[in-house]
Amino acid sequence: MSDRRRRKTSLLPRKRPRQDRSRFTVEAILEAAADILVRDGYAALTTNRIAERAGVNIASLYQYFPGKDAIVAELRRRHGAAERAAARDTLAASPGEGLEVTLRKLIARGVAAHAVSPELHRVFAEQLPAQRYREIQRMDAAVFTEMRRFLERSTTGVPDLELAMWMVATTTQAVMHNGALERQEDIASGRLVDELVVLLTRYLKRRPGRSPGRRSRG
Amino acid sequence: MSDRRRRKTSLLPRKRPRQDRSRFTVEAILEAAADILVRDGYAALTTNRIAERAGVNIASLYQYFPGKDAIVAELRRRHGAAERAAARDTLAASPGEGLEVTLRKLIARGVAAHAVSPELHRVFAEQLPAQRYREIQRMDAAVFTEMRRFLERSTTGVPDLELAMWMVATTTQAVMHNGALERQEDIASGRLVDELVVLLTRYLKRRPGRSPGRRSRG
DNA sequence: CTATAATGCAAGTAAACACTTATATTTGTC
DNA sequence: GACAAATATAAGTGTTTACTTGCATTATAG
Repeated sequence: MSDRRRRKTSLLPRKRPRQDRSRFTVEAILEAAADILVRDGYAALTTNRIAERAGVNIASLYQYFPGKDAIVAELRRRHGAAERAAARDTLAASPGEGLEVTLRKLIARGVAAHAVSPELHRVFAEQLPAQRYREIQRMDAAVFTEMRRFLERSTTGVPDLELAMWMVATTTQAVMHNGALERQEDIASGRLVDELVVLLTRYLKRRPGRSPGRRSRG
Repeated sequence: MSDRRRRKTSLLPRKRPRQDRSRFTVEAILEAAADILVRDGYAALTTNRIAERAGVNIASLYQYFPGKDAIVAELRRRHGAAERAAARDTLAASPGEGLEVTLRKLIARGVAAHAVSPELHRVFAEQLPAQRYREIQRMDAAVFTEMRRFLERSTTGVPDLELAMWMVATTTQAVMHNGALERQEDIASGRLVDELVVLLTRYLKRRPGRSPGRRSRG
């Protein structure tokens, strides 16, 4: 646990399994780790417990992973890949659509992704050392570029597009994530998506010439 | 660390110090814990380390706290009290003001509060078991009531005020918190506050009759 | 001054922790 | 079937963890 004890900071797997036998072992390790995370949280995640629950010897675990954080990193890698692909598809498939329609699609996809394994999602976002998580959590470069291109032709009256993108990403993530935990009824009824779409479209589509607030500083 | 080992789940102090001597001891413990949290993070926080850095015997620590989580809880209690009081004051002192002005005041206060000890703030929000944190982090009842009263007479075209309040609280917190870590220039220039005010005012002041999005479900 | 309560500390304990070594078993290849 | 590579595991290592016991010291009250 302590930073003292853990010298191996690599988050990469140590060795790839080459036979079916070891592939099952690695899968069992990952499943056991996810199970412990959602049941008891990150504080209860230990290498001995992972191996025990996976029905695998602790030494086998250390043959494929340098430590528990590498196991968690692998879980996050798999978890995030699907979501990023979905976002990329949505952006690519709607070149001529309006801001609101595309935003609604993106948000609906995100909400759906949160519904797949919300408990694991929650652990990732709430209990993990956030510095490392953010790198993975961020949009990858392709999605970012696509999003910027889309917003460049869809927004009006936004003074700093890069800051606006940060605001959109931050609020979207917060609403989706906390909503999955706290507003399940509003998700089921579609109200949460509606409200988030309103929030973002009105933020991004300001009337030209009617720029509210005192923006005379920066 | 593990949930197995810690049986005392009470987050309350065990005993109040009655003499100056022990009051200093308790303060030293709290300061040492905060120091470790901001320097090395929650994972490195152990009772033995706290006592060592505080220059206090480990047994003394256990006389006043049932465990490290109670120490953290006490830190959070102190940390949150000032902020809540500031928010309450702002709301109480501006009965006739407009939405944008009051919102700007509230946000500016929040940003300032995050600037006091941002590292500790960050640890609280990022590294601590969030379930327990949320209870404390939430607005207390007085602020909530005041805020609702204020919004009831300041918003237009908002279909569900309770949901809107949740949206405002969620986005405000996410922007302020992540901004303190990632957008320090935009905070210094005031841009972040500007953008947040725009986001919230446009969300809360929708033109009546022009309700965007398909709201035909709930 | 004395009795009593409050406080402080040295020195532990058992359990959990991350991680390794040495050895045995299984698998693919020729 | 023989042999080497891949895989699995029993049985540890030393360290760190949360937390306690027993006793000495200091402050307060009568």
